[in-house]
Amino acid sequence: MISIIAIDLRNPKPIYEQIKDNIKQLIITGALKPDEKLPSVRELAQTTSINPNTIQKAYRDLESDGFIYTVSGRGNFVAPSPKNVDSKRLEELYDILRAAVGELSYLGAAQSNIIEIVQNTISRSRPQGGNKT
Amino acid sequence: MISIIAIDLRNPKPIYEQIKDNIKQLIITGALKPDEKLPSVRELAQTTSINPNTIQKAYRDLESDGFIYTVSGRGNFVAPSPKNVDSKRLEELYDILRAAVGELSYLGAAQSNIIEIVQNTISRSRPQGGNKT
DNA sequence: GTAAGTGTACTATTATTACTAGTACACCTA
DNA sequence: TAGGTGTACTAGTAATAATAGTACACTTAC
Repeated sequence: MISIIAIDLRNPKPIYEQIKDNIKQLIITGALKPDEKLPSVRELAQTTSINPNTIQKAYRDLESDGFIYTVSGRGNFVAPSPKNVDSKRLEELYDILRAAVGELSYLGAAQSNIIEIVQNTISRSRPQGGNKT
Repeated sequence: MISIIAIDLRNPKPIYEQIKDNIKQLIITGALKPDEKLPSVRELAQTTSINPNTIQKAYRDLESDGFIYTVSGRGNFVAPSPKNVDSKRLEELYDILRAAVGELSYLGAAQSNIIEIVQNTISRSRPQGGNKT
C-alpha cells in the first residue's frame, strides 16, 4: 500500500499533477508491482487531506495514460505492462529530455554527470515493452 | 534578429512560457550570440500578435534566470555567460531529467536511443561555465 | 532640443482552470 | 443486506494567464 505520497501545497504545480508524478514514479521504479492495488479514491483523499475529486482526476489521467487500470466497484490497480504507447507522448518526453539536457549543459553541468544520471535512471526503471523510437 | 518564435495558441502551456522556452533554446544552441540584441517588447508583440505585457513577462523571467540582460532605454540582450547559477534550478533540471528518462525507459524506449539524444544535445549546446554539479 | 524607440510600472477586466463541496448512483464483495 | 468501491454531476471559490490601456523615465538619432 502506498504511504509515500508527498504533496507540497506551496508547490505551484497542481496537486493532481503531483499525485500523478508520485504514482508514476512508484510504478516506473517497480515500488508498485503490476496488478497491485492502489489506495481507493476516498482512502487516499483521507490520508492526504485532499479532496476526493482531485484524487479521482489524477487516477483518471493515469488510467488514460495506461499506467493503471480500473475495475468498477473493486478499485484501481497497477497496469501490468505499457501497451499501445502513444507516440505523441514519446515525442513529448524526448522534447523534455532535450530541453533539460540542453539547459543543464549550458549552465555548466558536466557531461559525465548528466550521462551518469541517465544511465542510473534507466537501470533503475522497469522496462517492459519492445524498442520504441 | 529573431523570426523563429513559434507560438501555438492551442497549446495549454502559457504563452509567456512558450516564448521563454523558444528564446532559451535559441540561446542554448547558440543561434543567438552573446550580447546580441533581442527584439523589443513592442516589436515582438506586433510580429506575434501577442499582448506586450505577455512579452514583457517572458523577458522579465528570462532576465531573472540569467539568460538575458536589460538596458533601460536600449533593449534586451543575450547574456554573455551563465554566472551565479541557481543550484535550485539545477536540482529542478536533474529531477526533470530523471522523470523523463525513467518514463521513456518504462515505455520501452531503447537505452541507446536515449543516450544518443543526450549526447547529441550536449554537443549542440553552448557550454560556458565550469563544472557545476 | 525634439522625436522616436526603448524598458517599466501601473490599474482594470476577462477567461480559464485548479480545487473544493456535496450529492447521487451503479457496481462488487463479504 | 451493508459497506466499500468507482463514477458522474452541479455549484461555487480562488488563482492565474492574458488582454487592454495608460503613463513615465531613459537612450539614441536627427
